Amino acid sequence: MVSTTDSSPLSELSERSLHLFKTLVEHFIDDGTPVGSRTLSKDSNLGLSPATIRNVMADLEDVGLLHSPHTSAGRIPTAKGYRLFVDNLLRVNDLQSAQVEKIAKELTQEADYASLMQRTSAMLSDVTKLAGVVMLPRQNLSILQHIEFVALSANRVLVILVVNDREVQNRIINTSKTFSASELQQVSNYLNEQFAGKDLTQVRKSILDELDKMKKQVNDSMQSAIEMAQMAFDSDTSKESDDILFSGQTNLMDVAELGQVEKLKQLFETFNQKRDILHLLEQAIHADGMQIFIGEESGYDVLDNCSVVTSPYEADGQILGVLGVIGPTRMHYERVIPIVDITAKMLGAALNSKN
Amino acid sequence: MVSTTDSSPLSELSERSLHLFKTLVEHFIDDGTPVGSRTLSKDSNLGLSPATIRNVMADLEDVGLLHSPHTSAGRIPTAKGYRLFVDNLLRVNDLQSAQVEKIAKELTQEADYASLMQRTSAMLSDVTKLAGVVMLPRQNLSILQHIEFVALSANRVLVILVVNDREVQNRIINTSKTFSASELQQVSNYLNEQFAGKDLTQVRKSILDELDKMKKQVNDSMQSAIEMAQMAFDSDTSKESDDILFSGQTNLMDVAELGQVEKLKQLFETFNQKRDILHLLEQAIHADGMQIFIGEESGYDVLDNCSVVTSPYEADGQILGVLGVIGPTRMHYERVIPIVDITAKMLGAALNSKN
DNA sequence: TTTTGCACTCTATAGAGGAGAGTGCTAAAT
DNA sequence: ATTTAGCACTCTCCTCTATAGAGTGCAAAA
Repeated sequence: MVSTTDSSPLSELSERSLHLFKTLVEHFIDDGTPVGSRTLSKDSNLGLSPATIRNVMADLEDVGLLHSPHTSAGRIPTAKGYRLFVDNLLRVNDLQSAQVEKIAKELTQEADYASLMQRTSAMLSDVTKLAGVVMLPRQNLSILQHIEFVALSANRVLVILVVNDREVQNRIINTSKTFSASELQQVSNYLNEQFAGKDLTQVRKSILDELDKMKKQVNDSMQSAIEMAQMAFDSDTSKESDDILFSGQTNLMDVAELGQVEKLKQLFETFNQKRDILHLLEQAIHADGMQIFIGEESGYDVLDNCSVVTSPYEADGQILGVLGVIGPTRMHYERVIPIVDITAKMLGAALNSKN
Repeated sequence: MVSTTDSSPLSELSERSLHLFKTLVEHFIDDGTPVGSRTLSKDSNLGLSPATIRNVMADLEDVGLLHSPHTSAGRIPTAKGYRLFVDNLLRVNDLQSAQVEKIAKELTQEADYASLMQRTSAMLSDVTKLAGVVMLPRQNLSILQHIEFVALSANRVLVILVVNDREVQNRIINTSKTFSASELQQVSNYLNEQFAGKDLTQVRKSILDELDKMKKQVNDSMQSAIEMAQMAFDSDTSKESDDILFSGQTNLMDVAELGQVEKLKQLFETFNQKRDILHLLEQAIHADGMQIFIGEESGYDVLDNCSVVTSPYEADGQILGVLGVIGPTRMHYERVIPIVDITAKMLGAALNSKN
């Protein structure tokens, strides 16, 4: 857990207040209704009367940890309250071995990059009953492993790019000239020899240079081959940020806090557009270790009443992406946090073992 | 439009009744509230008093075309009513050229199979403001065009299969032996020579035969190569039914008829599980031409209050799949139908032009 | 410092009543 | 033989009111 710089509530408040606060938050997370003094009195096992509890609650409200929906309702935690709870009071559950096994089972199956991520996301949502999310960060360093051309029809060529050891990209290009299978083979042989193991941007640059150099020397056929190679590596935008995977959004429909259809719609559209959540996850990737965004903290309206629990995953000592869970602020952090944590670690391990 | 075998309502009912019925359905589709005699009297421009209209409406209810939510509400069409309306009374709109252009623009961009389908689905939902769906039927005839092996690490080989002229499949296999790049090249050369242009199931069978035949003759290296080839073509289940694409589900959240969150959740889960809708679309592919499933007709509970408008798309005279739109029963058929129709045609054309 | 007692506030729920929409039927009008 | 007007009736929806219940805050007692 990250400790906040603002430790005032911790030092200001008595042990007893904090205990009561913790009990209140736990109770609220369990049943979602505002907690009153009477309930808390029973729940806390301190043998204090509701009146005493009321005084404490008033104090907690003063320092901004609690808040009352209206005069005669109980109290619920504020975002600041959740923060304190998560950072300082939360005792995280041990994972049941059944769950660990389930996670392991999903992540240790041999599969290509994309489906592994998809599976991870689905598993997260299934285990937590919330929405799972996995980000594959835009690789600014893309190492070309292999390139291959396949003729589809007269002027159409399928380019297959294997990048970063496991990612496969396809694109179709229209060529000015018709290439024979053996010509295509030649070109790909040449490119593989020349550029395998190099970075894509670098490859692109080299090809441009090459094109200039050769322009006069070589024959037409060779020249159009180089042009084709250029097209093959052109516009890396083809795979435009399809790099967030969601699962289990429908789980959020059960959450009472998000009951209004309008609110839900906004949230779902955010999932589809991916923009806001992408930004959030990009923040998370730069923090080391687990991150928890609580309610308004995230800065995105749509995520009001939502918390996002994330953890980066890494292989070979390098951070590859972020994964996590999106759910109501009132979620079972003590369950969710270790799940996200271990998933990140096991995904990293799964990716490691492949090299 | 398909004509129903049960033509009784058509022959039983007077011209006037049908006109009134049509007006009522149109009115209801427009504003979604049950239509009363008074409203219909004004709307129909027949100069008839509400009382007369009431008599007609009672008749229409008797034959099962209308239905009243309760005693003192107006009337709304039944599924049977929609059926009659769609099959016999509906006059379909001409498409605005702007819309046609928009559709054309999306479908004529050069792209691989998967992203073309994705774009089509997104476009359908955008233009209709409903949910778009495109099915790529499980190809029982998969023609191998090209196969390629790329070594990833010691015992892991990436297999790239180009099938049916434009579809690319990747899978990773674990080999018992470590292959060098040139060995892999040899194997793929051999397989391409031998099997390009053949059907996948056939290829699989041939390889098995080959394996038996060669078992004794060839050296170890060659044998493990064949084993690898076998793995490459094994278990076509890897791409397990990822062959429906949805877009714009959130559009359905606006639909008043589906207002209850519970209902919506079911529907969304159907989208995710794809099963029911897959079945429905499989029916649609065997019908020739446009199909419209109205409300309960579909036989799937989740699609109560929903209609599904589909059309198969074909290229080279062969049906390739089905696409369509899912929305509330009360949808603007006169707009949606031509959109689905032309989209299917243009998608077919786009696929045609690629060969 | 804690508890008791009490007045007060706010919500949620149920019921009553009335307005509005629409029907079906009967009898009159065309 | 249709069509229309008149009318009683039904049902929903909204508003208003009353009430029970939960919970608070404060003052005074323990």
